[in-house]
Amino acid sequence: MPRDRDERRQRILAVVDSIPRGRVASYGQVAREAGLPRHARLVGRVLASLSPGSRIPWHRVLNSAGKISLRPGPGSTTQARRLAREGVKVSPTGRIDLGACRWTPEA
DNA sequence: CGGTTGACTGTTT
DNA sequence: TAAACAGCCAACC
Repeated sequence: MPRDRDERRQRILAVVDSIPRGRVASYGQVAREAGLPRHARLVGRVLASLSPGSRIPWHRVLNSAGKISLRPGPGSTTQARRLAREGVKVSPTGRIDLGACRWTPEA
C-alpha cells in the first residue's frame, strides 16, 4: 500500500478538521498548512473522496476566489447551507465574504 | 510511458 | 467584477 499518499491525505484532513466553525479556508491555504505547497488540487481530490457521512468539515474549504468550487448541484447546495448555518454569508452566486470569515491559524 | 482530468491559483484581459 | 490563460500536480487509464 502507498504509505506516502495515505500520510499526505491524513495531514490534509487534520488541517481541514482544525478549521473552526464559522470560518473558511482556501484549498491552497489548507495545502500550505499541511506542508504541501502547490498541492491545492490534491486537497480537492482528497475532499472529493470523503465518505458521505464523514464528520470532516469539508464545507469550510473554498477556492482562492472565495467561492464554492463544487460545481452547481446537490453538493454545492449542501455546502452553502452548512456555511449559512454557521453564520457565513453566502451570496446567490456562491460567493463568500472572505474578508470576514477567512481562517487565520494562530501558531 | 504518455494523455486526460480535476472540489486549484495567480496573472492578464 | 468576471472571463480567459497558462502553470501546476497527483491520480487514473
